[in-house]
Amino acid sequence: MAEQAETLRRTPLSRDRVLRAAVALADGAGIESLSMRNLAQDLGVVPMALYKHVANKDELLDGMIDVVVGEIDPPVPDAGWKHTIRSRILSARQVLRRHPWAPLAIETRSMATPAVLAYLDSMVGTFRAGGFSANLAHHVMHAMGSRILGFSQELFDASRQAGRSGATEPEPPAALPPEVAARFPHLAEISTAASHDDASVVGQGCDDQFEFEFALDLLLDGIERLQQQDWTSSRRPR
Amino acid sequence: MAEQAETLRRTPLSRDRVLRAAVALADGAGIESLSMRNLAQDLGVVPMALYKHVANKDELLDGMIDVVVGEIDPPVPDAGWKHTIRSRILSARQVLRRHPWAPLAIETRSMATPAVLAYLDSMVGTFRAGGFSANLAHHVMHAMGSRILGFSQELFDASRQAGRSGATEPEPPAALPPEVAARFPHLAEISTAASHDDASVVGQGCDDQFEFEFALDLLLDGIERLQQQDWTSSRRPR
DNA sequence: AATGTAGGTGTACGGCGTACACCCGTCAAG
DNA sequence: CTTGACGGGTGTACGCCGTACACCTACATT
Repeated sequence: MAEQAETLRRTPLSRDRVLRAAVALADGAGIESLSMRNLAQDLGVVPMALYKHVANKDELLDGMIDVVVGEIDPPVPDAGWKHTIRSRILSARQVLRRHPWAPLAIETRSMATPAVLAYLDSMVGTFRAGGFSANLAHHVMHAMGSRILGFSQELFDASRQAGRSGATEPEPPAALPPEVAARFPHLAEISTAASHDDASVVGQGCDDQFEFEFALDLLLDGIERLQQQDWTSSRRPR
Repeated sequence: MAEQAETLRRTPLSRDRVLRAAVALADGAGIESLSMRNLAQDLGVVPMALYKHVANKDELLDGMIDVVVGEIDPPVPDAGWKHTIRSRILSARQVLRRHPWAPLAIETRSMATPAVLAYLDSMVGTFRAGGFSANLAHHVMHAMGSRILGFSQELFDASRQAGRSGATEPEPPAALPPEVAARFPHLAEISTAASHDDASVVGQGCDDQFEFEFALDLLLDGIERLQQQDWTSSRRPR
């Protein structure tokens, strides 16, 4: 085994290898175990060696985000803006499902990385090509917020939990414990109200994918309506 | 001044005093300078003293969130669901503007605190009282996501930045630097496309409040439409 | 006066990010 | 063939963090 480590160590480090190892570590063990020391150990190297390839931990995280964003599918050609946007966002969502730490990391970064900017730019391009005014496209991008990257934080979110402590089991939905249900009757009520009728879902845990698409389509439909009536913020009511 | 510290120290610590001091520290110096040690110093006390009032730092953060959530206005009585929800959310937004670290803290917590649950429960109650089915209310809550608490992370967000390093100046919008604008033409285009016509805003930085309300109303209008047509997920297209 | 207890103290440990000096292999110029 | 620069891995050390654990002290209760 020492030999194996030896062999691995001979492959020289590189920024790319560091970033990939960091993503793998975060995927496998959770973002909270991503320390420079752990990462170095995974690479069979001493912690300070990493600093020859990334300036510091912040830059490491930026690089990891770029790796993830790079996995999002390119836009489908020759389709209407609505379909293009929708399927790209759903692709982004698939990517983030493979890297559950990423939403939190993206939110935490203060400024967008170049890869994120490129992605956003291309999304705006799709809207513009679909006939959106620059003004409407601006507001629409704001309205989409993080959803345009395939996630939206949920407040009572299990996937976020997963993002933290590594790839443990999906876990039974863990419906709210009875004493909580008693104190918050409305929450209790709606928590069981999403049995998507077809009882394909085992527990009464709700279908994340459905909820995501529900919200996404709510927005896209509203946006379509605005665009069809040439909405612009300079004509806003008040 | 030693005397002053002395006097302050005589006022005995309490969970409440600890939480308030923590909120004040985060407000004033940014969430990243909220350490048990700094907080203890502010209170004129030794770090370990805090642990007699909060179990650990996570519980401290939970308590801080509860303080913030407690500042949100109660629901306005005798109004339609739409107005009630809308104004409550805008109130939450005002609160969060006073505590720019809070969104990040809330997102970071793994499970909702009792105060957050109570708030959510009351929001669901408003929908139900407005004639929403439990099913629709469920999906609607998901669709609102963090927006129901008055924030939505923006990806290219300045307020989030502010949340980190304390209450520095609002800063001129820092429109994207030219070399960035060149690489991302669509972003450059829309970044200047939100001059809300009335040139009350100095720079071409966009009006956060407007963008928030734009997205909020987009959702609320879509939701209203669904409710009027008795939408339910068991009848969904596919 | 004796005793329990709530709450502030002091010391210490292990982990973190990373500054800084070092050292060693490769390779170009003399 | 020597030499010297330099890219990249190493070792040590510093200052921060959260917090376990033993202690001590002042007051309330009996």
